[in-house]
Amino acid sequence: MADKITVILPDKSKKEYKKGITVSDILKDIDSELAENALAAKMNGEIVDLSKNINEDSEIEILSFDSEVGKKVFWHSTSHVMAQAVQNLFPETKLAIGPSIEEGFYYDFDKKEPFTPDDLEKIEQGMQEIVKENQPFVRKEIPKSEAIKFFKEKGEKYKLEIISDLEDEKVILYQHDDFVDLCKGPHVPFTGVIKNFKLTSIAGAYWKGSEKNPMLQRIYGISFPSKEELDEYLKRMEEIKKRDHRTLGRELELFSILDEVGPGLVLWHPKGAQIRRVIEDFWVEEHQKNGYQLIYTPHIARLHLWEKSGHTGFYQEYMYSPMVVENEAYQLKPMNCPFHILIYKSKIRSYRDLPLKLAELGTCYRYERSGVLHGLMRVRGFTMDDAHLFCKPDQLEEEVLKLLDFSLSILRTLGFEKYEIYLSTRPDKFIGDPQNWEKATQALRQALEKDNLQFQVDEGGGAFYGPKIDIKIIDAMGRAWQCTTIQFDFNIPERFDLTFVGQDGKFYRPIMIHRALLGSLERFFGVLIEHYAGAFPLWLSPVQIVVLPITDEQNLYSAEIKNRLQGEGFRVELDDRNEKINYKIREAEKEKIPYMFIIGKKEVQNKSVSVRKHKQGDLGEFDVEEIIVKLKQEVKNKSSQ
RNA sequence: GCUGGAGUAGCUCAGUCGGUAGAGCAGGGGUUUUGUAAACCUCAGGUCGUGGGUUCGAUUCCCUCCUCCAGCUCCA
Repeated sequence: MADKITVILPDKSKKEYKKGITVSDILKDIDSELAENALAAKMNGEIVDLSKNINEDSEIEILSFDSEVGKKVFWHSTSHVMAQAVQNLFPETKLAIGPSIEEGFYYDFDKKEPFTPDDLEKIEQGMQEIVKENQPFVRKEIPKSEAIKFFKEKGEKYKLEIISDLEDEKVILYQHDDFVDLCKGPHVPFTGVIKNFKLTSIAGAYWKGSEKNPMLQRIYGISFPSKEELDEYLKRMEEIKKRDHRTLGRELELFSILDEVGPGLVLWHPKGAQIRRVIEDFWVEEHQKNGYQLIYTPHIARLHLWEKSGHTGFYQEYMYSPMVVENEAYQLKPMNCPFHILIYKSKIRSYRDLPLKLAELGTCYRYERSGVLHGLMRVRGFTMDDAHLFCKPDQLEEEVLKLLDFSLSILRTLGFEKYEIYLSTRPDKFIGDPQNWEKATQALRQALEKDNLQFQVDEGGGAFYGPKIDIKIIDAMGRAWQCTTIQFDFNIPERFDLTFVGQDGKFYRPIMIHRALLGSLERFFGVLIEHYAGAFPLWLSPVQIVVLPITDEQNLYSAEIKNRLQGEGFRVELDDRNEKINYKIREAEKEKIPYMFIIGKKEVQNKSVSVRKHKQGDLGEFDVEEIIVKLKQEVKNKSSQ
């Protein structure tokens, strides 16, 4: 029967239909609820519109907003609706591209006058009207020449440029209402599906991302099937804004970056410095436990050293200009490795010395383009938690395995439980022996597999001097931040002619691994602030306990308690100002101090304290010794609660 | 670096169609002696980002520079 086809439905059952039936007809036939949420479909693995005709035996899958692809289709369609609204309001505007992105969509426009926030509102209103019309998205396939003619008439020069890059002789257009756009689709069936959207920001963007091309205006937006989801998204954005480490850094007196000092240069205030100290102490202790030797190296060195290491070549654009002292050029260090290498080279190394692990909290300076600086996240002066491991080739896998465990345990202790891990392999341009590359990449891969860690492979994403593993931590808001990096280096050991003496008395070249766990302390601190929203766990908190006498009659006893706590190693403050207890509590809450010890008549009499925990409230009256033991335990555990 | 936006007291912001500026919070002094998120009174605080120009006069208008904010392929 030539006019019948068999379709495997989403529930894997088979059913016969007439040839040419559309996906949405089938959906109506099988399950009305499924059809309602459907945005697009997968037919034999290919993503298609719901209006697609099925002409052969097929398997279909439904794509709703719950799927990654469904979301992309939804957002992409929203960008078309936005583009129509923009051209309705500003007919002279030319279209560039309008894809979906990780969260939402954008469309790039060429328009003389910049868009204003008022324009955004007008565009949103225009979109509302388009959505109300509930027009179908219609797919059209036309010959390339016809498409060129069509866009030429409209003066859409960017579309013409895109078409000229296309290899197919057929071009796909999508139309809804009277708006036609070059687009491979697919799209949602009707504009009416997109009811809940918000245009979030305007920004400049280069055509095809190149600075040499003209600057376009980009409008970003987001959309959802339901109002609840949109509201939730907007609420999340607000929460992220509230957690901004730049705001919290000022409010909590953690750090500052001042004009007078210079862009990207951080002043760590006492409270921020206290947190950093705790992290550093923890870091040092862990490194010593794990066989690292700690070193210190200078901030500058003769330019010659950087020539030898190759940095003046491949890293030039990130380096501050050299300074000349006594007719000799000196370079502010962008990295620590040359120093570590010279320490390695300071004597003849035996295979017995390997692996040699040198670690340093080394402060580096890099010239970052002014436009990319951002609070603590991207700075010009920063401290790397750096280490270099010098290994025999047969030690690689074990050392990588140890490194992974070590990194993850430190990140976990600091409050990060979720990660994204990437393995980057050999790029097209590389140096070193391909066999070594292979060995090193294998060592990285096997270590990841042995540890049962999920990872993605970035083929060709390694540096020219070696493959690497990157770990991104996922913060409380679900955002990923690159911190840990474990990189092989086949370049520098060559350049410095590193060797070790093997068992047979001959010289061999060690393999070197660079690694940073937290990345830079500045950046990591920024992430940490946003992760905890400034409310640090007890072990990290700059002020751990504040003692609050209710009236000045309790000041003496309160001072005793404060001294007692201080003697036990806690970071304590006493707030004996002439203020009401409510006022003092409010301040302590705003400062996000983990514990408040409130002391009134009753507590003095009972030789006790009333304990209030940040954000949780009154925990009741405690015996002083009892609460000291309890909190000491909390610090010792580095509990992230 | 580029495009757009912004820079007024420690912070958040108002204001001046050109005549050198205000509010709340924070800070100082006082009154009050207070039981789990803001008591009351009072005082002090600013070269209005920088340098220049126009003007009798600029924080305001114009230009330069600095800094900050958003973004700068996630490719129909």
